[in-house]
Amino acid sequence: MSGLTIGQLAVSAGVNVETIRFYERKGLLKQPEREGGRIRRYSPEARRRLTFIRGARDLGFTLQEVGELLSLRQDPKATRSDVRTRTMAKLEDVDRRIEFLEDVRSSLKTLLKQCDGSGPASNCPILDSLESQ
Amino acid sequence: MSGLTIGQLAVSAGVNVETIRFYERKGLLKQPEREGGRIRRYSPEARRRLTFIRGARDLGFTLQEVGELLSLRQDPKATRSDVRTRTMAKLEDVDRRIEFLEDVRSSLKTLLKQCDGSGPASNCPILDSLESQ
DNA sequence: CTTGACTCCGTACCGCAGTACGGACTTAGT
DNA sequence: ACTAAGTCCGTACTGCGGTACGGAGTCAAG
Repeated sequence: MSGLTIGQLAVSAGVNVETIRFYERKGLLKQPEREGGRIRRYSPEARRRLTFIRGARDLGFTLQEVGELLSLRQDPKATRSDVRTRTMAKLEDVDRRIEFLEDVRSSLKTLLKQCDGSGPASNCPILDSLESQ
Repeated sequence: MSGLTIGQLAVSAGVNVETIRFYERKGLLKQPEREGGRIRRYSPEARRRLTFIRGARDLGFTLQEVGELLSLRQDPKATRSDVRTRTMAKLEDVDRRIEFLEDVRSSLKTLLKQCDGSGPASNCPILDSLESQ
């Protein structure tokens, strides 16, 4: 009788019901209490946990990594330095991805400079330069 | 007797044999001539085509988009402006992705600033702020 | 005459993060 | 009494870009 149903939790967190069940299967969300042994009922803590998962995921952590962060949160021996380490690793990861995309961007810009856009696609400088690496 | 075998082409382009067969199934590479109706033999043109695919893919074009670029290359009615349009769209796409990652980066940096790394993970400001969105 | 390297083919599998489906059940409202 | 909405569960499917597997055939060298 108390706590959110899966549908209510889904609306309140802005995710699909299926996604919640999926996170449960993955072990990211704990098995909730069940009303009459059947209907999942979620505590405020479960809601915070789901918010956490989405927040971390939005920051580019994989679900695997989210699981590790959740473990840190539970583990009394874990330190803030452990959390920092993981956050910094993710930051470096994001930096590498940005760097890569910036290389791609500059290549695309170079290609665009080589072509004024007039004439047939045959012998188009963009297509031609893709062909000869 | 003439032309590269699939293995030779794979080495020369730095891809797996399986990848070449995969591209053929996807319609990105044409069915090559076959020696004795059996063994694939690749022309220099096929090699250029494969180089093109890898080059475009490295620039962030999906295989679907690569297929469209290849069609443009063949189509006598296609114009360089068509190619430019697609290239610019991809550039914008890359720009959006960079922008998104930069937002993520700044969020991660903000988190790191909030935590000096000392103390237990419980009540860690990083974990706590992920929890309360 | 066997071994190894290469090729052929279809099919299955991988990681990632979900989404969809379908049949069964309960509960509330009309 | 009936219907609709919500929930349950397991399983399958999605998109992306490949990678792996296994059995069969062919060819050259030792």
